[in-house]
Amino acid sequence: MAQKPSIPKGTRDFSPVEMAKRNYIFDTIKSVFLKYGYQPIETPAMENLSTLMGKYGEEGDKLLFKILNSGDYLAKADESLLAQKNSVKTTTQISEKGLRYDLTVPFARFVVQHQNEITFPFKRYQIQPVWRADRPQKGRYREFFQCDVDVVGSNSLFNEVELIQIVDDVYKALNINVLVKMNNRKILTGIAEIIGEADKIIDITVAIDKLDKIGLDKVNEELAAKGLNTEAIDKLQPIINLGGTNAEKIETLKTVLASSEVGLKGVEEIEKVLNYIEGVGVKTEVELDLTLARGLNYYTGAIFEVKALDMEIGSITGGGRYDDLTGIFGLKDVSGVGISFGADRIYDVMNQLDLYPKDSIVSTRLLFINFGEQEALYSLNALQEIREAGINAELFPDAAKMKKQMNYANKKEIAFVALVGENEMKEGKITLKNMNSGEQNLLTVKELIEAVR
RNA sequence: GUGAUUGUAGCUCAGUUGGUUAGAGCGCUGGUUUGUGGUUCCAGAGGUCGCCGGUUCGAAACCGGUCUUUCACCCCA
Repeated sequence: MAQKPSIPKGTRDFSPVEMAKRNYIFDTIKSVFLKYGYQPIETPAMENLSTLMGKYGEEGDKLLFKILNSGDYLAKADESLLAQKNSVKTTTQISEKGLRYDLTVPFARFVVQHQNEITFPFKRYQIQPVWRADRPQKGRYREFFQCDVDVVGSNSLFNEVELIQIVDDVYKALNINVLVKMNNRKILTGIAEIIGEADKIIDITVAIDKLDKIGLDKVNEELAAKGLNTEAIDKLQPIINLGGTNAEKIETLKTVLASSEVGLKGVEEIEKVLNYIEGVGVKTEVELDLTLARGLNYYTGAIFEVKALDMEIGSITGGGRYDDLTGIFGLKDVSGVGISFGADRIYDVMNQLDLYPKDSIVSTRLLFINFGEQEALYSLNALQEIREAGINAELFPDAAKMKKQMNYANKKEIAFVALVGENEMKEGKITLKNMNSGEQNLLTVKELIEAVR
């Protein structure tokens, strides 16, 4: 072991204990998805680069992991581009595949490709890893799992409502306190319109998204830097500073956005969604937050973000409605809305707050101590019956020292140990030891099953 | 991509202004105990001090580079 092996930066190994925790999270999320009628799909880890490029903005293209072509990939590359060290253009010649950056774009590709097999509205969930060549930091990894639920082929706002119900259910089940922030891209468009800067919508949203981080003055500075005149910035102030309850915010917006058709449409949508969720008994607080402006270029309606209340970490769930995502792959007029649960951040939150229920980590329930070949064979027979009764049980494979075998049971937190030696074999019974209390009893297999269950 | 930060045994960490054979706790292995663990006692193994280069009589320590860790910016789950 001269050189220690390692894994790429921003990636992690997961031990059996860690996997038990992660599976608890995945299983919880999955069961909620299923409950609402979503069905699983999977897509390949790699996609054609043409599918991925240009979907996440310029920054996104840089953060894509690209896969070198097989074989002598440099042979076909343009020599002058190589000589110029033109990375961007050379990349397209030596790489035509990349690792997926999220699950939404591959899903859009999937829908377009399989449009004739799909019955709309199509409700799918997808739990798979994604990769980003980002620089790792708190709550940020280069490989992480997303748990996406999307419904495509339906414009109904009941889908938005359903997604919020799902968020409510998932975090209730995981016992994480969260706040749902909601906004609507149409409102943001309306705002840009009324201040006469419709083309600067992206700059404006990016700037006001930073409000709680850098403060009002810095936001205004940034807006000015992006070329907004003082008049426009002044007009923005009541919107940036909008306060009060959701209902109050909506009333203000209705007057401010009175001259913007799109803006009013956005307000109407959000008002409806908020009213509906009140009616269906969602417990999680949902807040209208105009500073929420997910960077992704493809959202057109609702925008969601979920923050953990008891821990400082980026958003743990995000999503929204995209009216034309499949359009870029040639299928027009299919609206979709979806959200993505960030499993790795949820995992970090669960760990820090220690929110795992005690019985969520299931291991072996019963270990048979191995005293030798005859005893092991006898144990194996008993084990068959015990396993059929649905009890996780194992036999220590070697006739090792008691101490080693008992230690093994301890380390694996196995609750019961079965001892089978000459005496037990003679009587056709098994000695069962409770590892917590130390109590021992001589039992038949049937009695043992009842005691261990 | 920009700016900081970290790296010593399996793990958590000591290691003086550069000076002999680099330490501790926990863990691990063996024994104390030939059918009883988590709580005794004893012994042992394990490190080219992240890697490469430089300064020096001498480097874990100083300098440069590189990788890695953590954090902020950008962006995002």
